Amino acid sequence: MEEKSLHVEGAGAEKGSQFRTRGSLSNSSEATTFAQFDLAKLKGRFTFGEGEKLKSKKIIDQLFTKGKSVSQSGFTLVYLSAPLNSFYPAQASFSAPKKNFKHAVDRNRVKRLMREVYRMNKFALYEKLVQRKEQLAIMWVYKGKQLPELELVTKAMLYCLNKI
RNA sequence: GCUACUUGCUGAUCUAUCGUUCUUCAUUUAUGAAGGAAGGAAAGUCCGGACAACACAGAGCACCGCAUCCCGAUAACAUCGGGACUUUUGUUGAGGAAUCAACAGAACAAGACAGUGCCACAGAAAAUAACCGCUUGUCUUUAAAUUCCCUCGGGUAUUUAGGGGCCGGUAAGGGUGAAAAUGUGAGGUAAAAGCUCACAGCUUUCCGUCGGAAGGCGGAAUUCGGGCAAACCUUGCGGGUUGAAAGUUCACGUAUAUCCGCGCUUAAGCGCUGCUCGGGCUUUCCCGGUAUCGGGAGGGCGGAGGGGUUGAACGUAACAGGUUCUGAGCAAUCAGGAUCGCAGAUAAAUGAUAGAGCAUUUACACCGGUCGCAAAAUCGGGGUGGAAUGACAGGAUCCGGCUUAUAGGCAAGCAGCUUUU
RNA sequence: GCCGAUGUAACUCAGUUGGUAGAGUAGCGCAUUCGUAAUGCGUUUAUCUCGGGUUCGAGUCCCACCUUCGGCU
Repeated sequence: MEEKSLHVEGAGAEKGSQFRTRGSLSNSSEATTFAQFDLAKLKGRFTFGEGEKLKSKKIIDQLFTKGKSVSQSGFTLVYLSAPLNSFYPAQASFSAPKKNFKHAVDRNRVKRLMREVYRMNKFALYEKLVQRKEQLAIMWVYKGKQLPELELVTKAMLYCLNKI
């Protein structure tokens, strides 16, 4: 309970410092490059928009062949440092296998939980990546066979994120 | 009032904060504002369509699917509604019983007098029945009685009872089996048999009558050899194939390089499941020879193999559309009016947290004090608080059905128990 | 999204026109051996995924459901 409320408080405190930078991201895709990414702008915001989702099939194929992985209590984090065609330092995607969850409702539930946790806790990862000046493709896979609680998801995913 | 079952309907609300997706508008071009955002089954993918691509009219057979019958509904269906036949379950009534009648519900996959095949074990026999048994005739044989002959040993003939062989006749009887050759009674016969008759059953036809029809009721005539077609099959009806990963357009990008086969005119290829028939379309140029052949080039078709892309838009959200009212109809459904615009993602959008409230449960706590026919209780019910739980389940081109899953609530039907009048 | 298959003993599989469900391995017992393994002999285990239907009778035929697996850009 306390753990969760921490994030909310943090969000409230940082809210005032939110300001808009006029990124020189003019109009086309060439401008939205990683080099021009401004970390401060994202601080205190917990969005998860179009640019932050990993969608390219090509990169996903590379990810599973070359990528490294960390796992904790059923959650596996597969990641690969690669140049992305994106403004953000990382792109993430979530997956739950049909083998373990027969019904679509359950698969959606797992993915939604993982997405929620990633959204709340990605800022630390972004900071780290900006310092290192690299971009990361991330795939989360849940390999457990039972529906997890939110608390468990948070714990396991934080552990994985810290390992990177 | 409670409980159980069946059927139908329904399928939990609001506020705040953070976040997702689509549309519109604004601008500081990345944010803001406003609005929209899963189901009755979105599921299974079991049927039927719409839609799209592929083509040169057709016909026959194969192949596949459907199937009680009638009338209706529908774009269509293996669907839905109403009825009929048969079977069956429950209740009630009648009756000594078998059973019959009424009401309510459920099931129903054509045809076994076209042909082929199959029916384990048991049993005489499992399908054009003769094993035992019964029995006419005939041959033979044993015993007894009687007649005649006689050498008194026997012989001959007849009758009665029995055994055996042969030609036959018989489905009345035979402990089996899932199933036994219409059933019962009488006549009939050597013995028997629908062989004949009566009653009953079944098949088909005709007449009368009721009904719009399937069909019902009554009468007459006629026939009588099991089951299995969810065995082959026969009959009737229907069927082109592939599915939005269909397909159209644009962008990006490269190389159809190479190899094999076919083939260019009495022949061959193509033709949307296969084969056949028939029609149609296509088959270039050069050289030698000259009706058919040989060589070369060319492009064509099929296959192997290789290269590029892994993007965008359309299809794609206005309809066999929803809600509601009126009318027609027993109903399925149809007609007319009003009104609404109601998901549109593509590694795939609905979530998280907090609070309030709702429903259910409770060997929890407290209250109230007697609501339960009366009384009592550590019982049930009531109120407040606490705790727990909130069903099945998530769009992927779209509709109509079917099937399966489903907490709780509501309604109807039926049954049981109980209370009051 | 579309299409196709699979299910039988603890495990791996057989089971053709419907008629008492079988093999190998494993398990158990006995023999053999000083003892174990190997070997030999004997023996146990089945709701044929589940539910209906056809039939006198279904592992087998028909229908629906569940499970597991595969293919198609």
